[in-house]
Amino acid sequence: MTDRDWRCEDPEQQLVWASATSEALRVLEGKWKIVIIIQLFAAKSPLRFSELERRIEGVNQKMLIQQLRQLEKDGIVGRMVYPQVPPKVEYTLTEMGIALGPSVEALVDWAFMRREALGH
Amino acid sequence: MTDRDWRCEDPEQQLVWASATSEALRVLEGKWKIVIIIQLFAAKSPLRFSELERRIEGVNQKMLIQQLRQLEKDGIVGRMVYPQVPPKVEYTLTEMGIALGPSVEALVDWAFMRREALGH
DNA sequence: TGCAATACCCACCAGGAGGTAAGTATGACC
DNA sequence: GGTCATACTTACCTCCTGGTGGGTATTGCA
Repeated sequence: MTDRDWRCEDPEQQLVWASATSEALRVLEGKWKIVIIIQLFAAKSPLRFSELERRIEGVNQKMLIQQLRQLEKDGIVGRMVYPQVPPKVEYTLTEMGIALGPSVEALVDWAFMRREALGH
Repeated sequence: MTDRDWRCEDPEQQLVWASATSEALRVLEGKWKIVIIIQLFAAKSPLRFSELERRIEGVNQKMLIQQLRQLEKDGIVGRMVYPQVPPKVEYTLTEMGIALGPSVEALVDWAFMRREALGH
């Protein structure tokens, strides 16, 4: 679970780590996914569809839904439907989504450092 | 530089982190990039083009070059050309590439956990 | 009657990512 | 003269991602 494994010399193991990781990264690919994830982390509570739409500048509905559906399928976010009119749907991070915390944190740090290095 | 920032409540800050991070993630997107990065980490030394090609199962030359060029452009890998015949080119992680270590580690951990959760 | 609010779905399109197969340049070696 | 190795480049093709602009269902309210 630490770097003792993934930096090892065994080429077989490297392939295993590399393929698992690229497979996992593919779950995060998509123009709006990390934005959604970060918003859900920051909110610390479920967010409604329209709330996400409002918070994420530049998404349209189709894109937001598409990305949410993929995140849901991949087990990152959960969907809670309230049978009301007008409809109400809430999105949350699942356990697996919350487990992304360290990765997101490291990526945020790196992104920050990168911005600095490239000159604001 | 820690989670005290990116999980804050300030919506302005959230947008800054989210956009910086999605921008940074876009640098890692591409079917072979993390695989390349992990191989370079694991090798602990520069790798020649043909060596990368040999280690990464399934890439073809065009894809490998394309991804290496993009990683180079984004400042993740460095390229060292030796004026020989037959040609010799070595690829290394730059400082910014090495700085990806914690992110890669966290992602590897998550990918591992995910595999377990999905039933290997 | 008709409009507002919410959370979607559908048809369609452009551009780019990914992939295959072939070609290029150079000098050494046989 | 022909082949080999290395690190590419090029032409061409397919499929997916992202995006636009509409439509749908339900009920309350004026």
